[in-house]
Amino acid sequence: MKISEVGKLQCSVAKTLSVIGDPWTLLILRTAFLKGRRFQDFEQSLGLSKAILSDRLNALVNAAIFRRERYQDSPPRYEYRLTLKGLELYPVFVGLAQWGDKWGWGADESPPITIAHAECGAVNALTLTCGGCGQPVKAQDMEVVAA
Amino acid sequence: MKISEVGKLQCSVAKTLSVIGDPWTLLILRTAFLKGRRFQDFEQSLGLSKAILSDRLNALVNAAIFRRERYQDSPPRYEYRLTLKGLELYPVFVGLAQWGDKWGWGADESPPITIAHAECGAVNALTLTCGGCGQPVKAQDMEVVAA
DNA sequence: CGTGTGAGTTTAGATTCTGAACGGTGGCCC
DNA sequence: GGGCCACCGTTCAGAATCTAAACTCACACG
Repeated sequence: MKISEVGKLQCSVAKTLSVIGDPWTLLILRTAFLKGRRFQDFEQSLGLSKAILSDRLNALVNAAIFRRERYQDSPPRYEYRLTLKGLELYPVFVGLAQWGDKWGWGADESPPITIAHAECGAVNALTLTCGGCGQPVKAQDMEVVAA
Repeated sequence: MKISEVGKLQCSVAKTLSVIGDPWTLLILRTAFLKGRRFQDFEQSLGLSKAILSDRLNALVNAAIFRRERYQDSPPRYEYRLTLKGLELYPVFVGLAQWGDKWGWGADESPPITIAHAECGAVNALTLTCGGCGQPVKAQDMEVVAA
């Protein structure tokens, strides 16, 4: 099977990855969550080639994860803004960021960024919890059930 | 910049993706969270080529996300088991799965799998919440702060 | 007119993926 | 013993993709 065909698998994770599974795509979304919006924002913060960036941005617009918003008329220029569908990928990024915070840095380095809850001010405090009982959850606590 | 060099970026998300950002790698981990352990489990559930599978499994062992565990002596055969470091990627998969549950299926289809909290039995109920105030959190509620 | 900005497109060479074939070790069964 | 199968890979050549650099286009500014 080709990587471009994984969307055919009967699996929600595979469906998601068929849309955003490309590494550059994931990094572009990261920049979007850090308020990047313009072609240049993505290009400079990631250092990827313009050809790939252009291709991935178009794909994300087609997938309705970004919408183009005009910010200048001549020449026409657009910003790439996350739609609701895009914003709902946020938990994925929190997951990637937290794992990187913990495992990705050497002893002499540390993450340059922190995320805070606007409402209560808590910093780097997001956890995956069970909506049923309110307890924090780990992989070992969960069971897979056929639907 | 080449995709293989994104680990140099000063960003936790990029650090994570430099280890597990490849789409097949992510899918292999998905299978691992669904209790897949052997070469064949991965090959059959994903349909990827043996060459890629072999390469990615080795990379994941080198990254200490999988450990090899011998289950047979002649010929020697190993299972690939998630380490603690690997298990801690669980929130990423929950994020991918939930987004796919919501956005990845047509009107005539639905996800074949459900996850349940062993302790309380709640089904598909995981949420990202703020450890400070206990409230569920969305992208719009969070602020990025330089460390 | 010359230079600069922002957002791409094109191109050609390097890299990676893919599918199919092959290999190695051993078990099972007649 | 001989034949077949299981499992876990490796090798290879052709196809697809990525990368960096050059180029384009539309306009603004001085």
